[in-house]
Amino acid sequence: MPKPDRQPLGVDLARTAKAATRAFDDALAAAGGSRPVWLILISLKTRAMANQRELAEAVGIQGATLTHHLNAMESAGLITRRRDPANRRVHLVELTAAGDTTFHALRTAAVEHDRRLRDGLSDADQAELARLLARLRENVAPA
Amino acid sequence: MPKPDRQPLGVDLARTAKAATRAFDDALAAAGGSRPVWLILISLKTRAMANQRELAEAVGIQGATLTHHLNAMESAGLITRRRDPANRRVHLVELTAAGDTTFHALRTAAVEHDRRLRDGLSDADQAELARLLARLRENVAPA
DNA sequence: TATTGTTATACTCTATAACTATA
DNA sequence: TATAGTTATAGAGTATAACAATA
Repeated sequence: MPKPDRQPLGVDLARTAKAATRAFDDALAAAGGSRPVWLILISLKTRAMANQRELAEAVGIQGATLTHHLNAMESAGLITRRRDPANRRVHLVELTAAGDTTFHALRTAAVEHDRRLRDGLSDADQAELARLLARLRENVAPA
Repeated sequence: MPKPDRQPLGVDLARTAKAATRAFDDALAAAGGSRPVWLILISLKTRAMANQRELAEAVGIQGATLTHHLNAMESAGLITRRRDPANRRVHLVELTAAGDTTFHALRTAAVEHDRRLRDGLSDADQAELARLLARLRENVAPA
């Protein structure tokens, strides 16, 4: 039996990611945010970060790139930054009330996006997909 | 039995796509190209496009964005553009010898990337993953 | 008028290098 | 000297709007 003629996996993954990313970005934009802002907000909400380096790593960007986004978020009134009295090199990033409101709006959009994405997938399908995606991440992880 | 506590699918997908995209972009850069250049070259190689609008659609970008990349590719000597005598509005895009060489170099890099990505996945796993990804694309496809 | 493609312009995300402040 | 973060600068990719050429 010949192997089925299939698209390269990378092509399939890239096409899927592009489509899903665009849909998600549109949903976040409609809710008044963006992907990096969402990732930063959710990181700030769910875990207390010791410093910005950790935050940048959680979001998957460089420190200077994080500063860039934090500047915009501070201008927009979503966060405040103040020095840690215990170690004045560290800048403590905190959500304002507006930041919290934006977080909830973006979360709603994200939940809706996820519901749409999962539509028609059984629990078993979802578990299998999560397993396979994790495997792909291992495969491309830098040595 | 409680539902297993799982990451939102969108988060998993986005993380996987980011990691895989980065690895792929690095591989293409090392081979002297980039993702849009690769997508354009493979589209030109595999199918004769009637016009640039079709080419842009195949690559998943806007016409003006395609022009931007074609300009760079023409400057780099990878392609030539000339008007179609039959319909002088249409610009025929053709690969040069250098474009062909670059195509083969990028294809080698892409094949190697895909081999790495698929490492440890059975044929059944790959087919299942392709099926699930196709489903996700349908789910986010604009109505 | 409609179609094909280009030009002009700008925005977002990202990154590296050099710098400041603090320890 | 080392660490935390910012500033300055740049580059890639993308997009929209206005335009030119052709039918």
